[in-house]
Amino acid sequence: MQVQGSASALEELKKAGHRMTAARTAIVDIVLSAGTPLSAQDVSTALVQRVVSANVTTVYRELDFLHEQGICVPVTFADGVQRYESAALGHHHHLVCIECNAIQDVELPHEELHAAEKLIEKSHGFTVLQHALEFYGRCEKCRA
Amino acid sequence: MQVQGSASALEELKKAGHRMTAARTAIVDIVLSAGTPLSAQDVSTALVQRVVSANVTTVYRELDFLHEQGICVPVTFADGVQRYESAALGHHHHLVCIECNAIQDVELPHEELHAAEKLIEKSHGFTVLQHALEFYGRCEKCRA
DNA sequence: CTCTGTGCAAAGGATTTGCACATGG
DNA sequence: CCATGTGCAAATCCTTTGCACAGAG
Repeated sequence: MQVQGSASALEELKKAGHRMTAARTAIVDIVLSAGTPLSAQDVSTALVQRVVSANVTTVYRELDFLHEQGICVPVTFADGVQRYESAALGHHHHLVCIECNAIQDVELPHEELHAAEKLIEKSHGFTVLQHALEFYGRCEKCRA
Repeated sequence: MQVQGSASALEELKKAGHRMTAARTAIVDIVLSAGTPLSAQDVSTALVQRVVSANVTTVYRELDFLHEQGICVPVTFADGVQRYESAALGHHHHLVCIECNAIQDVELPHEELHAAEKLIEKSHGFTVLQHALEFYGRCEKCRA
């Protein structure tokens, strides 16, 4: 899988006829280069640091828009807050530290989960479209 | 694993010196006999149907209390809303229908996930304490 | 009678919406 | 110029908190 940078994502948007505003450019870059899922608040904070002014409402709207455009993907952890991460990362899972709240990505072998999905389709008559798998625990720094 | 009914859960609470109020009795019974995770709103609605009056605040407090007491367990899905289910069900996973929002339980063989956790501990130096695995898709009724 | 549990109102945080204005192309 | 984006204020939804009162044991 090729990791898509903010530049090419912006290209796509432009090609699709969407405007290249300061807020959009900055938000795309912030989310795609974050390395961890970001909440609307996180993005707002990052915008301030970059001295880009954008209302929180705009951030929510933009994140939703970027999701529609397939550029980023929403994730929800136990705290119930919506976060977004680059869609270019491809499907993966998360390690959530219950001490410092840091989030790491993990790639697990697909086979087993795929097997589980097959099983579910058969035994429950349930068509699986997606799954979410998060591990909660203590990260390297936080385990004493 | 033995499924604990509301009667024995109430016994435990009583033995631990907690009061047996109408709200508590009803909420414990509602959650433990639900068969699906319930939100505070769900529980409130169920209370109304049983003609038990209890404020939503009380429901939130009671669910939190029951969690502390190890009687029920919180779960969070993509919508970010907190739901609770009987702790007596033991660890399992969920199928969430994106059409009708129905939730089913699934038990998957533990081995693979356990193997994954081992892997994570080694490769990421992350101590796994818990995990959450949800499958999103269409349930038997909702797939055309 | 006393302490735990409850109700009510208000506050808090995340997210959405309506509407008028700004501005990219 | 004009449709897409944006800001601001208000509304909504879920959840928590403070405080005074009620009722279980």
